[in-house]
Amino acid sequence: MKIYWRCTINKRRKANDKYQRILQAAIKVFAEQGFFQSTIAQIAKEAGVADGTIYLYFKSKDDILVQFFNYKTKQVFDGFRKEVDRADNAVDKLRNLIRRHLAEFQRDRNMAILYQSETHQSTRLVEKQIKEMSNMYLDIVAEIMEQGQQEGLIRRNLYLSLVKRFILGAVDEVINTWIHSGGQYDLVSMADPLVDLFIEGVGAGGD
Amino acid sequence: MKIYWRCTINKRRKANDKYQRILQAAIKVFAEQGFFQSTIAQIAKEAGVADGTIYLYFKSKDDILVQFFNYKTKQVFDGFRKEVDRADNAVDKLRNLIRRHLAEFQRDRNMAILYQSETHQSTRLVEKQIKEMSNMYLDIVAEIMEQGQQEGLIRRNLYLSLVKRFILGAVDEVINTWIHSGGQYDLVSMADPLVDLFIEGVGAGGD
Amino acid sequence: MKIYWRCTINKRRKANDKYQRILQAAIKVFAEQGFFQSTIAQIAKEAGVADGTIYLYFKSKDDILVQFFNYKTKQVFDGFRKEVDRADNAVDKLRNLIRRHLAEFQRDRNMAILYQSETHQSTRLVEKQIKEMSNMYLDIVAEIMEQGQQEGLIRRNLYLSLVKRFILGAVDEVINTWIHSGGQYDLVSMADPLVDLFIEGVGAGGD
Amino acid sequence: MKIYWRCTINKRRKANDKYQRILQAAIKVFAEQGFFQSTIAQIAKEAGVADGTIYLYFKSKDDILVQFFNYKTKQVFDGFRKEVDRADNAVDKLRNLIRRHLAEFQRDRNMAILYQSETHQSTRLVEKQIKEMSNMYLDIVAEIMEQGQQEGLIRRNLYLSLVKRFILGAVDEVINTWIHSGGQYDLVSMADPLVDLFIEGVGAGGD
DNA sequence: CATGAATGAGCCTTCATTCAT
DNA sequence: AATGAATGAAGGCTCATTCAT
Repeated sequence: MKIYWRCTINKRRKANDKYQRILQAAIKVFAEQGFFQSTIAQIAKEAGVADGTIYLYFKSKDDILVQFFNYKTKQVFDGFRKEVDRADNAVDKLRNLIRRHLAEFQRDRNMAILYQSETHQSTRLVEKQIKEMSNMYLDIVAEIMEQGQQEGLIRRNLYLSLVKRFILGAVDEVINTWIHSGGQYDLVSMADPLVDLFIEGVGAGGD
Repeated sequence: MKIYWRCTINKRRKANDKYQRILQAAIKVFAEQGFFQSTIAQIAKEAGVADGTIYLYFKSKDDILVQFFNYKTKQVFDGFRKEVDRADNAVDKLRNLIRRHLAEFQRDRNMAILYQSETHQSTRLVEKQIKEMSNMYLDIVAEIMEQGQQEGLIRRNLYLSLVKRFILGAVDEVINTWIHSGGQYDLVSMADPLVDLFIEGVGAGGD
Repeated sequence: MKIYWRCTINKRRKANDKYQRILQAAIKVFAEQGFFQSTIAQIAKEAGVADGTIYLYFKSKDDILVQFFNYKTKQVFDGFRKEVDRADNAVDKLRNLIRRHLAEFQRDRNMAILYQSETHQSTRLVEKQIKEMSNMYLDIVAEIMEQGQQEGLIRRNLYLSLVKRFILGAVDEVINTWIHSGGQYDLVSMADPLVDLFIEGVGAGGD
Repeated sequence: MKIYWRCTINKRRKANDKYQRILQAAIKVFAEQGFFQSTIAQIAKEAGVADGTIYLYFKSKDDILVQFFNYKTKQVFDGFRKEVDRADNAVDKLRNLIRRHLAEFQRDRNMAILYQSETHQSTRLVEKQIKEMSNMYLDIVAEIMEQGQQEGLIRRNLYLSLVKRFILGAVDEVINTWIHSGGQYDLVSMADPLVDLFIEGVGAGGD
């Protein structure tokens, strides 16, 4: 029994290992070459498995991308809310959100690359997932803004659905720039200046 | 002579027509299906020419994309500066830039789609072109900001290279959202609220 | 009338010119690149005419080769017999044949190249022509040999149909070597040593 | 272990089988249709495999030809020297060389056809290989001639570099004739008469 | 579970040939 | 007669996916 149990666990762990290895390998290859220019053979080689093995864990090449956004990226976005909840006022919440956002994307550069690619494609293989995550993010920002308005920290005459995208877009672009710079500087350090820009704007009015 | 001249002109016009037709068709197909999922056959069909005809005007499938960014998109970006020069103070210049940006992308939705895709890809077939246009845009914004600082319209304690991307990113995201919404609302109307956000921020400080 | 006549002549001369120009151009391109790797476009460019013009003078790409062997090469081979007839005894006739053979192939290296290629191809586009010329050559050699036997210059116990090919093959190979050497030395100077080998062999018996 | 070993061996044998089958099929198709007129589809059909399978064993269509000349034809030429070494005097060596040459080319008619084609092409895909084999052959003949001169069997006043080609050319032409006759008679039986011609020449001098 | 050889549909590209001007 | 733009059939090659081992 014990042996059997150990064996099962090992198999599961091993199986899980292989699943993770393939997923990580795929993400790496996708990030480096782009999804359509990546081949199953490359992924298999990177993961150290046979081509056919990939089809034991994923339905198709497309499915790898789907799984990635379903589990990995989703998890990251789920973490955002928790981080937001750890702050009290709207401004701190926004700061926490953006810090976490930049931190997570900095931590997994391949994810960052893939996310940026897929988000801006016209025909998305992961339409639904992207939309879901994107909406979750926008909802969080909207909530923060609304809370901020009640707190008197955020002005009231705002076109909220524009503000949401304004913030997401700015953060995205900062990430995008970081990616194309080769990821050499500290992305998280951009958080505070960014939040400052969001809150104060570039105008001289508040000085 | 006159006949010969007319003939030459007609031929050129015709050749130019076909070049434009293929280019437009390609852009449409690329925008709809994505570059890698588009086939030469689809483009040819859309343009109403034979497959081989495409290779009389373009070296390869890749070349179509390159030509598009070299001539069409470049032209659009070149127009930005002229629009900026038509305004005096920094805020109006920014407003003009963003209005024109949104207007042009609204006018040619396929260009907008392609631009968004290619800008956010990790491996860009048009790396150089994108970078050039992007830099031109960022430079314009930077100039506007600096002018604004001298005019007293823009506050001085700014991390300029962040501000540039903050603005571009926000505009991009607004366009991106418009694209994925199906392009049903008026994109240009976003310009003024956007500029307001850039200048004033979302904070209640200035009220 | 006069004008018309001149015009016709000019046209014919001009037409003939163009025919010849295309033919020469084709032979050059074929010789340089090989028949199947040559394109009509290359030939047209080399001849200084439009692609379509070629089809006013030749039915097809294949036809160019056929015409070449029908008229140009045939003419060369027809000249062989005349040269042979200018000698009396068999050995001199053989010498004349080989000299002329080498001289003609040296004079038109492209023809030499094409002839060597087509002669040794399994599927010949010019099967009939090659066979005809080849047979004419072999017949001449056979006649010379028979005459030589009657003259007592050639020994009688010979397998004639082998001897014919033995001689043709040796000459061909000498030409082939000359071609691949870049045609830098004098091919005709090989004639006398060759005839000597044919007559005397390499054996020490006759010394 | 044993099973694994057997399995490996079987796999290798199978893989080797397929490699050989494709190579043979290709050679056959090339011989029948000529290299440039042969298609991968034809070769695949002849070999009984899918088109794509060919690319598991060969880099490209060209590569098939290269491999053929690198391994198959080379092996044949390597065998020549051994055969030569089995004879003592120069004449017997020459006889052995030519017998073996004719025998090998008779045994693999497709190789014979391909070799003749490629040897006489102006632009050779297998330039290097052909030259190497050709030179080896010529060197052997030269050695034999020199040995013969020392033995007193071959006369001394010879233009050796011409003699080499004279012999190779004659043999080649005999093979070429055999090929175009449909390969219906015994090629090897030509060896003795040929050697006789080389040694004695056609002249009546020795009688 | 794992393998990787085999498959074959599909794509980009070339180029001989045609035909309107 | 001459042009050369246009055609579209055909071929080399790739690669996602399958399946026998």
